[in-house]
Amino acid sequence: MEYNFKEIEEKWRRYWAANKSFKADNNSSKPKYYVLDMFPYPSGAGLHVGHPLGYIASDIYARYKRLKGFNVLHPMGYDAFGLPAEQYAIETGQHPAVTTEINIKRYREQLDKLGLSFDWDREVRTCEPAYYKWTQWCFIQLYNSCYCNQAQKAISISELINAFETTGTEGLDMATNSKLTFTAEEWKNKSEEEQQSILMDYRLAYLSDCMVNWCPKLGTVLANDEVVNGSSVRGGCPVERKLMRQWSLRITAYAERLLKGLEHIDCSDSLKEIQRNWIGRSEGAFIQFPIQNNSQTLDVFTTRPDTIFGVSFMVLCPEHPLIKQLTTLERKEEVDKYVCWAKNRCERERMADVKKVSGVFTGAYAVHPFSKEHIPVWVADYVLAGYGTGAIMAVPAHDSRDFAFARHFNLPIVQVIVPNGEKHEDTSTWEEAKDSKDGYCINSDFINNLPVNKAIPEIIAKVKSMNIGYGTVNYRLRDAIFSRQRYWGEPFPVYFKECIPYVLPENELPLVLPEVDAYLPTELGEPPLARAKNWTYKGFPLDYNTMPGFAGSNAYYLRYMDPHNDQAYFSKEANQYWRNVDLYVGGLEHATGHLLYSRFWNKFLYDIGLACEDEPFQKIVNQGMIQGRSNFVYRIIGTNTYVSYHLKDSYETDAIHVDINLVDNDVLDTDAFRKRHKSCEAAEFILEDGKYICGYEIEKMSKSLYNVQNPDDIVEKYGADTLRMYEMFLGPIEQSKPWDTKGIEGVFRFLKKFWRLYHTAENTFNVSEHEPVFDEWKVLHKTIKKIEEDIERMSYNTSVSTFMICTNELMDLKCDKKAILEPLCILLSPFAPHITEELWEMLGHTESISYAPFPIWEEKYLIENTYNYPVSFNGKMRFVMSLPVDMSKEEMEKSVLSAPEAQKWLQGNQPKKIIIVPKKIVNIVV
RNA sequence: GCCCGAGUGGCGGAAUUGGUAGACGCGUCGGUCUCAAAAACCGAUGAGGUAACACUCGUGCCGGUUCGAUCCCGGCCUCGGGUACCA
Repeated sequence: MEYNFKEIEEKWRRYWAANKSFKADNNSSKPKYYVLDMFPYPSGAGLHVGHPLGYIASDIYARYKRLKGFNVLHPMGYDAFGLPAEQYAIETGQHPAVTTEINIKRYREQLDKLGLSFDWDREVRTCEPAYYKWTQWCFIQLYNSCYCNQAQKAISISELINAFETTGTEGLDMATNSKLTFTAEEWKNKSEEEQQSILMDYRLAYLSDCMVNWCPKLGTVLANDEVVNGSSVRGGCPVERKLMRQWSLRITAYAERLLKGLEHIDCSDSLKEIQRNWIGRSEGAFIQFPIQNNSQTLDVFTTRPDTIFGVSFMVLCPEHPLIKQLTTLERKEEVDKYVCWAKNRCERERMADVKKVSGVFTGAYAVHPFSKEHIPVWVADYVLAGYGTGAIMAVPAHDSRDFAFARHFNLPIVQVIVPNGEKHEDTSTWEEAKDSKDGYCINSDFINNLPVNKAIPEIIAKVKSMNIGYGTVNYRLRDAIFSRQRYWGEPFPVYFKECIPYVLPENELPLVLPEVDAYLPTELGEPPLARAKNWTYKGFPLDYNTMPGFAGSNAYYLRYMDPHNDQAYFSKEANQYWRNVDLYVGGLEHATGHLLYSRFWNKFLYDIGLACEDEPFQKIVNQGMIQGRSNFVYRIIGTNTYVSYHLKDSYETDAIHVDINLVDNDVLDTDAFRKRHKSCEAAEFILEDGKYICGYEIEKMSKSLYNVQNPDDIVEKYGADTLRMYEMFLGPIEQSKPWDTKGIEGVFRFLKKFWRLYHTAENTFNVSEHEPVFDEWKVLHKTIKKIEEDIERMSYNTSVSTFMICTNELMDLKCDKKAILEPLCILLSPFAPHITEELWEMLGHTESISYAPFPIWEEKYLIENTYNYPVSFNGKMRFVMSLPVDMSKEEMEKSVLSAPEAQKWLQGNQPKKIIIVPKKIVNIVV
């Protein structure tokens, strides 16, 4: 029988499904191993060849761990809420649930064809009420919790109320956006409304008026990580700043833990770096500046308190609350005008002219806490409302933005730091600010001559003793805005009583997404849920917003542990057994969104005693992107004539994407091209050598670029085992690479060859019981060792080579011994599960190969008696000499020097030095 | 601009991190089998050089450390990713 991959793969797909071969049990004496893929959003385009890269890699690991005797949890599900289905619903009126269902079905068909060993009984879909019940439940827990900075963990809001009732705000250190202080008495005298509004500023899920990224075209608010360069990540629609009342999650409370936790995660430096930058920790000082003729103070955050004597002006952001109070009468009109202009600029506009300096003087002066000098207070949009205190002390000599501002408005520039190795200079000659982390202070009163690193603590101590400041840490990380003005998401389990929000009792969950007559905002501009009939709880209106796309993915890995539990998110026992994800495979594009949110969500569940591990993922691997290879045709402008690639420069042409299915090896099938589009029926071609050659470019793989390679086609032509091995053979999984099918034949040939190892020339199954010879044992054992090492470090491309080498060597040895071929079959099974199941059955086994024992390599077959030493002269390899491995250095030296080849290079000279590294190299210095 | 990562044959990549550069595969060329083709198998394949050896040069560029550098250090160039007035 020939290698008939179609029959074999179909047979084993059915077998695995019928026998639930990969069902993972929550009770097992085996050690656990949890392998997780980032679950996909089921888009209408289906899977392309890029998706399986990560799925195959993790599947190989999961299958390997099963062979190694682990109880492996390897689940899959769907991130099913999201914008595309809803946009489609708006266009067609089709309910997003229907579209989503169709897409999921297609995804499942495609995934099934790849031989992935998922436990499908644990499938979750974020859009199902039984699932999002727990997303809503978790929201309620967040709402009922606050964060204690002292304990560095979440505590119940009732504990906070307790504290308020006994001691007020005295001695509390909580994560909050409230600056209010009060005594227990004052607390008790507050109205319900006042109390609720204060508590809101402490909750981990809270409602507040905040500047949001508003996307008018999508009709919704977006989180920071959903906006890139002033446009939405999905759809590329423009985004503006807008003040809105929104739910947010207080992820900032966890900033320090999210940062520290990175040390314990096994992942790439780039992933850590991206997260570190996003969290953006900076140490500095909080300092209050008195204001002339005003009882208020101007609060600033600075990372360089040592430069405080160089302050020549203060700057407030346009949103700063003190602007109204501080602005003098004669400056009012101008300031109002500026503030109004600055606030109404959209994000894109602002980012476009970062270089342009703009600002306005308020007429007010702050008082320098040490020199008592009067410092003008300005308003400028280069100071951001969201960071620090929204106000800065400007030190133009040592900050490039302050410098540009000072130059533009002719403000004084005072040097206070002299960089090491430089001298005090006249600042009027400077062309830019002097960055000066290493230097000493001048013009700085009591810190003169101190180096920067000594001056900083000196100033912090001083302001602290004066009670006008303290050392502190600031983060760039913002709280996550959690409301979306969309339909296709989880409804908030929240109702409003006299405008005060209350969460639903837990036994009312899930709050099921209602039907609406259209998926559009109402005429009043309210979100789609406002269209739902009876969208109330006990007569009170329910929240019209829904949760964002990332809500459902925050803890899906925990739900997989116990996916059918309707009493709890997941049981304690299931969580105690599976603990957390051992290996998480997915794209690097989720580094700032999903990975940060889910780590935060998990830490919260850990704090409230639900999850038993602080970090959800032990090891994260980011697979690279598979890029598309687009083809182009060149149409002569204003005609219906297309000119071949190498001739196009003689004409004026437009490059047009052409469907890669019409192109083979960059040669266009012109007939097919004519048939494809009505407008191309009469197309004329200018050929070269009788062919139309297309141009190409490497781009993102996308439907719109006509460069999508579908895995189904490959499976149809070569089978899933070939596709699996080929995708791994392309190179290291973390690396991005363009998809190119040239080379796939080599892998297909290998599998055919592997099949032939177990068959005679006449294609009948043939495996002998004879005892293998030493060379055969040696080939097997060195292969086991190499494959095991490769899998452990996920270097699958080299594993594939190893299998090729092994097969070639066994072919040369004409090996047909069962003692060799049986373990080899197990070894290959994580990579090519179908063919190996078939051979395993032929070898006489009745159980699936998936749980066979991984072979163990033995040292005795790998021992080499001699080593082929490369002999170098002055570091240049000249000849190879075989010497016993146990030979002493002295003897080696003698043998090497007496070798005939050596004479030529010595030319009668005595060697100066001889370096011998056993089992590595011999180097002779002449 | 700032912060990461990467540059190796015609191509994908290997060399498990200081020790024989180019494994394995693709492609190309030549051969066997065949009436022919496909499939399969065998051989060659970094560049220069030679009849063939020999030899010389070669891991983005320049320099350094070392007996020895794709690997370590310093400077530059190119590409990919992150970020964007973060005080």
